[in-house]
Amino acid sequence: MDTLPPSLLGLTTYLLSKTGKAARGRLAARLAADGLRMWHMAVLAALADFGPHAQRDLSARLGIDPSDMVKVLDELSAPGFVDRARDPADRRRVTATITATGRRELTRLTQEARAIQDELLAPLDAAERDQLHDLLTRILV
Amino acid sequence: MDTLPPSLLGLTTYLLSKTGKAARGRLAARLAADGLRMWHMAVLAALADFGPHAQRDLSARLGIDPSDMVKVLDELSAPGFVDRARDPADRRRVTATITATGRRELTRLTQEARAIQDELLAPLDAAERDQLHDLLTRILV
DNA sequence: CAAATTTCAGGCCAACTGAAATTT
DNA sequence: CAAATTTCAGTTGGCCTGAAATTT
Repeated sequence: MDTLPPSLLGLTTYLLSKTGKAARGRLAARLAADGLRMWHMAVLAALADFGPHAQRDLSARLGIDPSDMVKVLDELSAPGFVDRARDPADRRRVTATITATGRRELTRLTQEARAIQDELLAPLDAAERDQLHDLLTRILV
Repeated sequence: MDTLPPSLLGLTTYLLSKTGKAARGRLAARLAADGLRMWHMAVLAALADFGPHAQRDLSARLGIDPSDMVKVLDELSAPGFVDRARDPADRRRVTATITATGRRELTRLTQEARAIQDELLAPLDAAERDQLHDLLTRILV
């Protein structure tokens, strides 16, 4: 974008914000075709990688607000991607678990995400993509 | 974040989205201390870098909706950061111009943005920061 | 008259705050 | 009673649509 202000393009934070928005936007568009959003995919991934969670633990892990987690899980329960059940040991807690259908959906979404990533990172060669991935990983600590 | 799902951390798009959110969040917090938001800074930068604009041109350059530009300029006019005046050549147009006060505010905001950037990019050395900046620039085309 | 520009009213969605309800 | 957990109600900002008022 040669039309954007150089004072902004000189800020790496601005570039991060901008490319992040682009990445999120493209992925969100594909997810929307399934009636899903980013958080749905993140929740499925967390449940697949780490097993069942209390809602609060899920929220903490992913950095989503607990009050928003309610709706996300509602929407993942409807198509049968996750199950919710009261924890018998502590009846305040609700445990979320991914289903077999949910796992299949997640692998599908991941494949689509990789396709989008290839489009977005097209200007970079393989070594540069690895570099970028490494740098970003280290920023996130 | 060792607590984040590996299936997501393996996606560069996810890392971009996540670091972008972090960058935007921190900058937004500092701007909020001045009662400003991202768009205010972007508008000041565009006016400083490229000179006076008709509102419509400003909107097009920055990708903000024209109907939202109205309010942003209202809020920049109130503290005297920009002036608005009817274009005498085409009285449909309103020309926005940055003031001396606006320029001072922009340099202040830019300094704060650099400080935030230094915190965020702390895990990287100077050469790596340049690398990251370059890679992101090329993604944005 | 048609098109361009600013402005306003409003809708939608995601992110956040605050508080209620239940349970420990 | 205090704290934890889920849930709901409401607010805000960003993005969008539609339309009015003025001017070209």
